[in-house]
Amino acid sequence: MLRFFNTLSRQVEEFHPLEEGKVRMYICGPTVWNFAHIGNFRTFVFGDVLRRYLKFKGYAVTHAFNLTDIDDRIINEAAARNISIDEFTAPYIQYFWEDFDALGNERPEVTPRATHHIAEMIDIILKLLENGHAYESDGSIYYRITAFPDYGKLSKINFSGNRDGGSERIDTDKYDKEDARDFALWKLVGPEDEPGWDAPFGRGRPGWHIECSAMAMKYLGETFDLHAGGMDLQFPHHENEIAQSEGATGKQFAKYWLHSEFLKIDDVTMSKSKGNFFTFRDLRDQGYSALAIRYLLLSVPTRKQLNFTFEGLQGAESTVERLRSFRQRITETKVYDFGVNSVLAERVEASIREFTEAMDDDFNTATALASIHNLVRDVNTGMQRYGLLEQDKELLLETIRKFDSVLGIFGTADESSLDAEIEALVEERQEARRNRDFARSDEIRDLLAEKGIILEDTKDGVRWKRK
RNA sequence: GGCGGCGUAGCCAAGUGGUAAGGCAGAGGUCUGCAAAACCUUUAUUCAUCGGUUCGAUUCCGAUCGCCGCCUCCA
Repeated sequence: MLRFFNTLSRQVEEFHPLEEGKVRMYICGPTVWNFAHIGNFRTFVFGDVLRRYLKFKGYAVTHAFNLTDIDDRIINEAAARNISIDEFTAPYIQYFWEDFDALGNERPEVTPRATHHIAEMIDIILKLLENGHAYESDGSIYYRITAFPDYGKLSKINFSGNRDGGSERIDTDKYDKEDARDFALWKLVGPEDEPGWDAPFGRGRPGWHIECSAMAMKYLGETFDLHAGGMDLQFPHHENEIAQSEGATGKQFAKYWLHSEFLKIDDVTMSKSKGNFFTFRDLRDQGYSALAIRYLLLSVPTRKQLNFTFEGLQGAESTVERLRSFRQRITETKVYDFGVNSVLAERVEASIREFTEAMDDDFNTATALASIHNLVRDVNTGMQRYGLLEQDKELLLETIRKFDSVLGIFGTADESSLDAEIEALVEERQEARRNRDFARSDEIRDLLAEKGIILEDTKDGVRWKRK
């Protein structure tokens, strides 16, 4: 039974999708400007595992993941270069998907763009104007928070305790708003301002939050199951999404909310404004592998802050390599007999059970990973002592595939085809070893090492892997 | 000031009212021509500190110290 902490109710709840067997989920993706830092990718990698795990549990998943391309920085830069928003964002979107793919994420089913959904945003704003949840002021449209008593239910912010005092009369000259908490749905722009979009209530640009309401409801329905994202979006972005959507439809927006915690570096939150961030590309340039980065991001449950260290990343590199070696060893180990080892079968079953229980328990990836490590150790021990039977091998490879269909940390299997030149060297080395010419043998091993081939002598013969 | 979170071995950390998962690093060993890989053993009498509740607390309660985040600006 899948249970997780629902940010909305602030308690652990059993997961029951609105429609039997189907899950509709939404995640707020990045602003496609510059590169997302690795902390953002923690949210996206978690979203991918969330989606994969729901599929693992047998649900049909529709996952919408938006790319935000309405942002003052984007608009200003595009205008400065005299190109369209699409032209400006195209390379950034491409970079983003490259990184997203490289980290082993599966593409979401729907990946809408904000600028392509202006009409849907306008529709929502019209509804809100009609039913009194929004008002016009100086040509711009604002959300009327006093008309939505549930405001604050997600972030549980007590506005009366705020520093500036929520009950104080607001300086209307400064805000042009009925209430300081009210936020813009549509910002008036002049005819000379590009870009701007025409709407029944005037030419302007959408506010900061309306896009996600529009796209989520368009692709997932007015009420859907899961909305996830980073903690930094909980307030005000997600709170405002709820206000807009539920204000417009009168129906619940998302049933469950999940928020990923921050990535810290040296015990300080990693963020662009602090300048203490790494992008995925920074880490790749330093020689770290995508698999290790993914492993590191998953090594701590998403509900907890993760303290990023290079020592930890280096450790993840070793760990991932050990897992990959495990799979390769099973693949290449010679099988001596048919049949199945019942002890092993039970051990595997227990491991899958532990894995599932861990993931069911608020997506505890740390414990899920531990169940894999424990299995690896036990199988290594058993294999060394007793070897493998034909069906054991199939069972183990199938089990790895199962785990990896959720986590994606094993990577693709190495192609076991050596090119002819390398193969000849390996054979020559074997010949030298048979003749106890170890000088020549080591010389060849060094030669291959230079080519990035690492040899391991086993009782089944030579095993090799690429560095 | 309001709200929320965290403090567990050298590092990253899971976890529970009944005596501390897992990974990395370290040490010793098995195996090997030597390596590598793998495996085995080992590394916290203790979970920030001080009290309280309890037969028993790291786990619950209170206080203290330290750290992080959000609070109608900045998605």
